[in-house]
Amino acid sequence: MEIKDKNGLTEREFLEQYRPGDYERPSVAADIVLFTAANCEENNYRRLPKKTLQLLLIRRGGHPYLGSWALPGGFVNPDETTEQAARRELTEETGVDHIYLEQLYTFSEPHRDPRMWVMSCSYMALIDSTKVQVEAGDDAENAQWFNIQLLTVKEDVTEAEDGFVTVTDYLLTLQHDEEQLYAEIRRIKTRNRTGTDVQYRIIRNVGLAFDHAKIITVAIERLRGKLNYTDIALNLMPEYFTLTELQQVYEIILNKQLLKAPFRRKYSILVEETDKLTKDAGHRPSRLYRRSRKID
Amino acid sequence: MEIKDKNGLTEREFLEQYRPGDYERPSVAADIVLFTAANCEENNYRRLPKKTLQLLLIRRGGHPYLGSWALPGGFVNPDETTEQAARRELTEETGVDHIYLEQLYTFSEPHRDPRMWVMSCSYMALIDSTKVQVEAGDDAENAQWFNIQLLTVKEDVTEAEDGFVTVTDYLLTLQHDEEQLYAEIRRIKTRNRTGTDVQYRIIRNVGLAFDHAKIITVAIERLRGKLNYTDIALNLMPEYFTLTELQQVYEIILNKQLLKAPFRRKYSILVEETDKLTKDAGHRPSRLYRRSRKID
DNA sequence: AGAATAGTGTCTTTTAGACACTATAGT
DNA sequence: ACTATAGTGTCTAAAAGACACTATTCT
Repeated sequence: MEIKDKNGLTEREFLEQYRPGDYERPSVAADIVLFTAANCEENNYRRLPKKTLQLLLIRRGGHPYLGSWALPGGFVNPDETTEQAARRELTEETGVDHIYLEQLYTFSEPHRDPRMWVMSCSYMALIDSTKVQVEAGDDAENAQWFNIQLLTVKEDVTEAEDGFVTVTDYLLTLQHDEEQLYAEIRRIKTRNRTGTDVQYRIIRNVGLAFDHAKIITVAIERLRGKLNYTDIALNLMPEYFTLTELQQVYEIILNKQLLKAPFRRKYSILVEETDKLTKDAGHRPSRLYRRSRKID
Repeated sequence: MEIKDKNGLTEREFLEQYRPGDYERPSVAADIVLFTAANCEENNYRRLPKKTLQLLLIRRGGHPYLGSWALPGGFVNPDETTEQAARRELTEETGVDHIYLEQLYTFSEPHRDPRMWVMSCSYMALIDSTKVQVEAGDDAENAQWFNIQLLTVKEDVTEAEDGFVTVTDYLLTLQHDEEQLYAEIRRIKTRNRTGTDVQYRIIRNVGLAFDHAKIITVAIERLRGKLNYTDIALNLMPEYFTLTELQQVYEIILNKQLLKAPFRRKYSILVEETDKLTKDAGHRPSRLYRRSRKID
């Protein structure tokens, strides 16, 4: 460590005299796409309640995008990682803590915030809906769970310059009481002999702030992709749950029905049987499972 | 858009009067983990040359980490995305352009750079080795391709607090001519009934700058994971290649031998047959393939 | 001729998909 | 008894793994 640089300084000396230049720096925000899976009410005592996928949004109280809905989040401080910032903001804004959090993507389009240069290091978070009554913050009104759906409304494959371009149009809908938000996001995948490229573009946007419609879309795609080969969905389940409930969660995320027997065969390795059963269900009771402690 | 905030300003008025606060901001760097797959020399005219996985590193010419080797990269400017910055830096430092690039992870440990607060938005890049003679930059000496290997030297699973902790010790070795770098990286995966967490820690580090050993490890893990279910490896191949060469690339990345027949069945859908053949090989010629234009 | 790789056939095992059947608490 | 869900058995089809065999060019 006694190497000297061209100015004859050791590393220690260099660091002591070092002064950061005054070039422009971005603000970096940690934004969180927080999902949960909640039960809809069911009036038939026999029927199982349906599940919905829900997303937490915060109503903006100031410009820009005043009145629109935004992902929870905030700026990162010098003494914390982006992940710590995400957890801190989530606790401040919603009271929830110790939840599943995974870095999603860092968005850095130059004018994604009209005020100034802001990058968003975004996280996907999952929480079990029973842990989430905690909405007694100051902003009870301003933090709300929205039912969320991402539908593919059109998919076009066209031949072009030595390859194919796949254009997928998504319709993102969010709904809470009377509030109805939606956005159209276009995913453009270009594939030719030299490579593959994917871009997202917001085509239409009603009620969502910034580029958050894009971030949410990327999060849902990631969540869908990971269902197949990880146990990520267990982070949406309470401690004890039935395999049918787990299957319902898969179904609302993937937006399609799955067959019972193969589902159980494939995913029962993620869980451990307990000796508990549901009761008062209006039909045959069901065994309760919990996340397995093992598994790779 | 005529909504007014609590100060009676419209969004336009607000943006006109808006002045960013003077809180501290991080510098954001785009760092690139650029891999290629090169042929080793082979003295037996009949034998096929072996492949090695290679990584591009730049020798640091100033403090900190003077003389150590670092990933190519540099700071992001306000008028570009992190991806554009990555491409720009790569072109400046190595002359290569139009290559496969994928965002890897944003590293933000507070003191990862001893000078100041710097986040690294890191990218994984892949290039075919025939496109890479371009090393005629000013720093011909300072940019070098290293043979790279990531070995698992130890894996321990221990039972702990309602779950299991899996500790994996990796040995990362990099070698170019006489230059030999290595690092030990520990991956700690904690799994219990409430979730899963993965952390990386640099245990030992000889010759690599900053936390770059960690970034490289994450990149190799990602590359390995994606081999199975994407065509990402094709980005390491020249325009025409044999299936055996493709298999060799899979093998050096995964660090294990694969069976020929199943490999061909599984991955031949990624490529298109051509009518070209290898020749002068000292043995039966082999059909050349190229990346398919279709495929999802 | 012999070396070295190219390329295919086929058997087994595993996994996924489809569907039907039996089981059971609660009203 | 009937409803609605719980849970299992089994057939088929597809994919993965293992291995052996044949084919071909160059020296």
